[in-house]
Amino acid sequence: MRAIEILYRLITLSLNIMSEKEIPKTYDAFKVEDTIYKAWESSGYFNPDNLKGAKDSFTISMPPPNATGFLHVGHAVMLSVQDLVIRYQRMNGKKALWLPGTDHAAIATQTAVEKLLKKEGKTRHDLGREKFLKRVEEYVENSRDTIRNQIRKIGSSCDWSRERYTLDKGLTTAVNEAFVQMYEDGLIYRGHRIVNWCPRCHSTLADDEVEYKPAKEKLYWIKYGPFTLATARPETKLGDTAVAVHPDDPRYKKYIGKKIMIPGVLGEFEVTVVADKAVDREFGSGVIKVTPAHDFTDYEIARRHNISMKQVINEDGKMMENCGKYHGMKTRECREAIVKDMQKMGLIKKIDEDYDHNLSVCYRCGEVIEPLPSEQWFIDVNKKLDRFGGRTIKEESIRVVKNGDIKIIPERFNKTYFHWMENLRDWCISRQIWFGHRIPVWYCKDCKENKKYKMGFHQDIVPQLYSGKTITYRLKPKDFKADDQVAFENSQTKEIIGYGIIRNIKETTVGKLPLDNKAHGATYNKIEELIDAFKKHYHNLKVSENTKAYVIEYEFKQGKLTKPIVLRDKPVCCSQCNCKTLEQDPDTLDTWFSSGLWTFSTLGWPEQAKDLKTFHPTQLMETGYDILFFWVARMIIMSTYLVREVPFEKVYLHGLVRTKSGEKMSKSKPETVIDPLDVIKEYGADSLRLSLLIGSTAGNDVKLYKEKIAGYRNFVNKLWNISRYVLMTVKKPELIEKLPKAETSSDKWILQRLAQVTEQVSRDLESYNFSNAGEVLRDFTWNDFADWYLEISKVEKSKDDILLYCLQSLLKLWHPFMPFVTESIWKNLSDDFLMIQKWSELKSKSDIKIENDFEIIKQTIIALRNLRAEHNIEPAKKLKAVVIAKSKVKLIEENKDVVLKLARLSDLQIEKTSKKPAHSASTLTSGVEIYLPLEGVIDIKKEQNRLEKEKEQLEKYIKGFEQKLSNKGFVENAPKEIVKVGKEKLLTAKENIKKLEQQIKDIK
RNA sequence: GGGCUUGUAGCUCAGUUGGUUAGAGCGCCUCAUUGACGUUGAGGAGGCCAGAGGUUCGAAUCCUCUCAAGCCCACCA
Repeated sequence: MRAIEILYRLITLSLNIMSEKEIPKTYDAFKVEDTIYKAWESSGYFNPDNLKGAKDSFTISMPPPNATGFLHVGHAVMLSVQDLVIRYQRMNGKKALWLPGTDHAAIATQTAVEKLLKKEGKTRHDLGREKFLKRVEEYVENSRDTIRNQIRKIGSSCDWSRERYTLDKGLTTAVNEAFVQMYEDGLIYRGHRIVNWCPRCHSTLADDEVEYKPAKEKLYWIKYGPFTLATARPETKLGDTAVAVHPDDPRYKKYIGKKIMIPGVLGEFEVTVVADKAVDREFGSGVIKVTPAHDFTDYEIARRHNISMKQVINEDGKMMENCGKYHGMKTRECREAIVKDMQKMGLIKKIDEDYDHNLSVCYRCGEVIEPLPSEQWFIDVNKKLDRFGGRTIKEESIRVVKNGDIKIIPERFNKTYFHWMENLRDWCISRQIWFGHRIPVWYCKDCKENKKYKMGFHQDIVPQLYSGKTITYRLKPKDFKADDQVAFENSQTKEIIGYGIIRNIKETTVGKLPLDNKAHGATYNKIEELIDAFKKHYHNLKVSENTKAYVIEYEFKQGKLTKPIVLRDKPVCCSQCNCKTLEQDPDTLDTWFSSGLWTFSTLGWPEQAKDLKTFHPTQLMETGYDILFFWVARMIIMSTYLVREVPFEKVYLHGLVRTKSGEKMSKSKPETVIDPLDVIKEYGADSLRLSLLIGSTAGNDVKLYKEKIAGYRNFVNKLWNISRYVLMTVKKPELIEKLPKAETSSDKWILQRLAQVTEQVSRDLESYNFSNAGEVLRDFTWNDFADWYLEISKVEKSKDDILLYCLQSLLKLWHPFMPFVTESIWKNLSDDFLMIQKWSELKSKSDIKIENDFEIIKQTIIALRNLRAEHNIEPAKKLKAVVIAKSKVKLIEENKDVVLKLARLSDLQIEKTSKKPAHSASTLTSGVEIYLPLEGVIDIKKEQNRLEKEKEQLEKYIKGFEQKLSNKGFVENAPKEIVKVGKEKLLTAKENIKKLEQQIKDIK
């Protein structure tokens, strides 16, 4: 670490020395970026604990990339935006924490390792669970550094000392704790239900992990007892247990409730005819066959009518033993075979080819999903919870967004979010893969063998969870707030007599009785009632009057209250039979279950860690809109439930990165993919960041292509050269503490503009308008500062302080956008890091005169340049010009040298009143008349035409205004200011047209 | 089927709560250039703001409809 710093100082030093002689003409990002990053990292300033004087915290949880992944442009966007925000907040005096990490990405990683094994001719089952997991861990460990270093490449100023991994110990504890709390609250349950099953991944999938693909399928019309009905999946006929019709359909009323024998390929079977509104009378024949085990709608129908289910497809996607001769066939094969057999029996009436159908496929591997019944763990999204005052997790998640605790940017995604939440079904959280967080539940072997299923929908095994043991931590009074969980301790015996939830500190404390595993909580509205309940519950415990006083005393007089956390241990024996033959549930949890805890599990939850208090809730969640549901919604569910806090205050959703023609970049089309690392190598990280930040707005896709990146590379180089010029021109490169004094019109103007731009940029960054901030800054840097002020500084000279002041301000303002080049220039001004400099709070004065004055000079110069260009006068030729300046004589005189130089004049004659030189090209600007006497040189005809054209335009303009001003409605209704300005403009325009007319006359 | 977004210069996009003659960058054209920068400078051309209707004194901006491009959700056998 030290060595790096020394190396860095050396480079800095050499840069400093160079600045006195020569700074390279071109900025070479490749040469400096890694060194600068190492210096930042070893400075310790990525860690907010080292930011002295910082007060409020500002936290961003980095969405964890897959531990085995590679950096792609999607990451590049997220890292650029987040780094921009965190750097701005750090400079703005916040205790800025950007917490990095990686995700174990259960299915994706396991699949990757299985592919490797396949090359060796093995499956995971050959290795066994333990060995396989070891193999996966090795694989992860080997590739995790790749993504870590790639994150660094882009300049991410995240706190690596706090880096987390979803499978590390603390996070696993958090997952277990979350599971147990949810189970105890009745929020997590186990059920034998129909789920989305991927036969290739050999696992369940959540509803939103299923994708739909349009496909042309065959639709079979089959004879079904007295009915004819259509199906796309005739093989499921083997699992039919009912037939459903619409309750009001007169055609089938007589069958409702009857049991009917249906002829089939394996002989007759019995179905019940039920009436259900889910049936569409208009579609097909208005009759559907019901296969509860292999179709979601059918499952619901069966449940409503208490119909049993018959599973015929197994977890390999093959027909089961109960399918007779079809046993062992894949569903597709079976479909063909069964159709043939049915045709032979005359059961097929007709077949529609090209039936438009949506195939449900696995979002990971693309395999067709088989819905099938399975014993799985679910989160009950409709369970009313005491914690939420009777609301469900769904309702609570909607509430925190509705009431503004969480703000989604852009706002339109609220609608999508609400819609998704409102329609959320129970979330299946168990996965049949090995890699991931194993479900913290044990079953007793003995009890399991005696398990009994009721109706196929319930089961009655009692799972053994991690059992709880309460330990306590001391709390400081300021840490105590409403909704905290607290333990009540007898002040004399020091014994914990219970814990509860504080609802309102000041007056009434509502507590919830606890408890131990068995007792269920109740809610009390007064502290006295709570104490009484304690007394009742703990028969043997003497609750002294002290205890009561103690709690109340705490609120006002700093008593001693403690807050419990529960450490979980594996259960030792079965709670039913006391035997010790326990085995853990073989399944693992959905990746999104642990990701849902990310904002707080990474900060130490479930312990009452200091970081959790300091940095949670986080301020910003920045991620792509494509994972609003997968992830963002789940974090909101988990955090509101487990921590009773929103996980973040704002959600900024960025768009997808597309190619220039708007195509999605996809691995399957390598030519569309831009590799951020290649870009960094060729153009530098700063250029990449700018191309992703400027021109992209929240929720909208951003197009990335070489020309764009090259454009920003040019800009980075421009800034480098601006700095190079300033550093080489000034007597001594140094930081300027105080706002320098402005002498000339241009000085006043540039400082005024700088202040305006600073304000605008701060405003934009605060309100997440990053693109606009960048654009405003670029315009100022390139146009105002480089093209005007620097050029003027060559004429007016001795502007060291202002040049340096502007430069240092620019570097600060640009730093969050392009940290590398700004930091490397900064080294010429100071030994401190730019990264931790204080953000500029320059305020602009509302002084219109400053702007107007300089505007006149600017316009005069531009007008002279135009005259030259229009008459094809070569730029090298120095000209004499006459300016009739009226009231602005003094101003023009003061800036005479500037005008001479920038307009390439040999002489400028400044007159107060009209005394037009003959044979001149002329123009008007800002109340100043400009003449370029060019006897014999200018083309009279051309000049005449030009003036006529100008006149025409002006006439049109005046006409428009006159119309407007003669309109009664406008004069009466428009704001006075608008009317007043309009009148003034009309007047000047009229004056100008008179002058034009005169000029046209004169020129003849 | 439901919902959302987008449509402004050849291309990529700005355009705040409606208010002068609609802006920028790139590209194009003309010219310049050894003194910070050719990864540059000066100037120019180029737009019925997708279309139609409406509200208004006034619409790129608000409302309705139409057309086009795209996205998300749901899903019926």
